[in-house]
Amino acid sequence: MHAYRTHTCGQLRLTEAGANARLSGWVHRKRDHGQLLFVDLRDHYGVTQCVIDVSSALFAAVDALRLESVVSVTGQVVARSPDTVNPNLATGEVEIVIAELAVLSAAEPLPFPVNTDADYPEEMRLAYRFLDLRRERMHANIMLRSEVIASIRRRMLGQGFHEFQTPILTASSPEGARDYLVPSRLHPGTFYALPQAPQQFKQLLMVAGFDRYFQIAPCFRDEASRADRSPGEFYQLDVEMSFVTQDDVFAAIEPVLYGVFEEFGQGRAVTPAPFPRITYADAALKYATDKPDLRNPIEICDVTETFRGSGFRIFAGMIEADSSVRVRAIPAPGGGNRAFCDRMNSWAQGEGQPGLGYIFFRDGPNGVIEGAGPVARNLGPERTAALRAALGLNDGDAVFFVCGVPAVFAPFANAARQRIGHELGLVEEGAFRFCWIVDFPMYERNEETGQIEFSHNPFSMPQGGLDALETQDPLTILAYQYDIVCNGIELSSGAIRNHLPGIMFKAFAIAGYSAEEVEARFGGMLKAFRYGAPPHGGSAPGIDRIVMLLADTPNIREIVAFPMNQQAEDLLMQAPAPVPPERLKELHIRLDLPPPKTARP
RNA sequence: GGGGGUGUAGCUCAGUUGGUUAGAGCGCCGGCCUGUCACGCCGGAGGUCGCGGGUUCGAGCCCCGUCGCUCCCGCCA
Repeated sequence: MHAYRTHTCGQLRLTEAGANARLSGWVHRKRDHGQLLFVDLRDHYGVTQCVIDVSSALFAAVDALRLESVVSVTGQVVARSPDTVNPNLATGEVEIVIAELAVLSAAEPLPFPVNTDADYPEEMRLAYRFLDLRRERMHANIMLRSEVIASIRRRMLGQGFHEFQTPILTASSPEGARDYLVPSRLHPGTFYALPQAPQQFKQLLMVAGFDRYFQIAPCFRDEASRADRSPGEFYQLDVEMSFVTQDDVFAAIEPVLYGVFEEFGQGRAVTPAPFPRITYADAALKYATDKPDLRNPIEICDVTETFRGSGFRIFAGMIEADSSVRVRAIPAPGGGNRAFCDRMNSWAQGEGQPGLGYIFFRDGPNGVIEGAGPVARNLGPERTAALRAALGLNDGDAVFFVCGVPAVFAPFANAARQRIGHELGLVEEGAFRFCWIVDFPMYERNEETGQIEFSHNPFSMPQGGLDALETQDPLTILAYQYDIVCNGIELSSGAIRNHLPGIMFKAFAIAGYSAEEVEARFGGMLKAFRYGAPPHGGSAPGIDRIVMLLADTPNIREIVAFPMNQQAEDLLMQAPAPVPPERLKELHIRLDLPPPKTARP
């Protein structure tokens, strides 16, 4: 008989009844009936009930086992009597009568129970992560992550992509976050940077002719964390392809994402390919965000002209005073009652807004649907009726209004759209709704400095090429730059790259970079582009966010096996940690600045 | 760097207007129980109420400071 097990704890069925079996695992739970004792033995595969009664010489030893001790149990597999079968357990038709017991590793009393899904403090869970990961939900989440990554690999390889490794110790890359630095021992005073993304390497692989690259790539950014964003490190499905248009990239990625969400979505609906493509400008208008949640059917409309010169003086005056002011309508089908509209209005005031203007529609005395509320009264029946017709609203519906400079009210308008959708039950449940946001602007103006800056990755190809850069107002130039969004969460951005040095220098010049600077920072890439570079493009969906969506958790620490806490500390392995002086010395580093106030002893 | 929430037993939490000895469930320890599967029943141990200062006859509760955790803003193309 095998030293540890003949079967796993999830394996035994009625067909094994009568056989002798050996199982090893953790003591999940004990039920002590005095003369009779049940032990649920758990391993990765499942739980099996073991039983022993007082007639056995081993009874006292089994009784003394502490939960989460690791034991090996040997005995006969017996069929349970019909009234004691547990239908909730895969192995519930049988049990093992303990004849031999080996304690492989005794457990001390636990800091928190493993056999429940109750909530425990983050700090404790991270300090005892090995216990936390034994718990059913965490164990399932980490397995989901593993299987999702395996599935992604299969699908990518099946599409003719090849996986490559790129350096971890490398040079600073242009992503714009703070780099993690690693001191060089051999080159005093110099540092490697951990990659924020393998951006330049994957482009170099295209120049090297490998055609279709992917990597489950670790990325490192020294920025503050959020519930949905790890401090320090995360993984992305990094993809790059040669001789492709934007549509080719979409066609390659859509079946992978659709397939993975279909495979692991547990019946939740998934947007079929091709995913909707929404221009950045359209998204800004219809959803007031470039990350629209398409489970919500509400679409915002511009109604500036309806209010221009109208009797609703507040909006009319704002339109008159500032040509950039717009009025946007957020339809609320089914929200046509004063109680709902007032509730939304006071919510808006709680959000620091002056209010949320509304009209609600109801059957009038002569059979005509009329608009009610202060806005309708001032706007007049004709404009109100035109508004209702334009928005396709009816008796029992409402519409809310936001007025101002779109870039300023957008975050509130987006929140209002989502709140209205949720409160009226319009948001589709149990679905993954994807879209591409395309045609991002190449440049934007930094509101603080007034400078023109790249709005995304500086390596994107401008639409219209060199000609556009030379003739167009930079702020009107679009890029072959796109995001993929699912349920209002940005999964990735990507682009068709700029592979022509001439266009690159011009693109950087517009953002204020001299040719010398560009050459100094991206000399390696530029050199590569001078020796025959294929047109290429790609994307990089975030693995962590994909798994979070599938696991239905808002917290990234639920789907990472060994995450750091919010302060970027590993509470189990005690990182970061001081290093001995001699290590610093050989790295040519002296710590002579006083630690900041926030540093801990 | 800034803001919100929070801190009471190993864990989850309750704790009245500031008033006697700070409670419950889970866990732990002990006892009882031969068919449970979140087993049940009885008992016990376990607390510097995050820390420091203040107000008060009296502080878990009020005030000031400080620290931890967490969420958000900044930041993260």
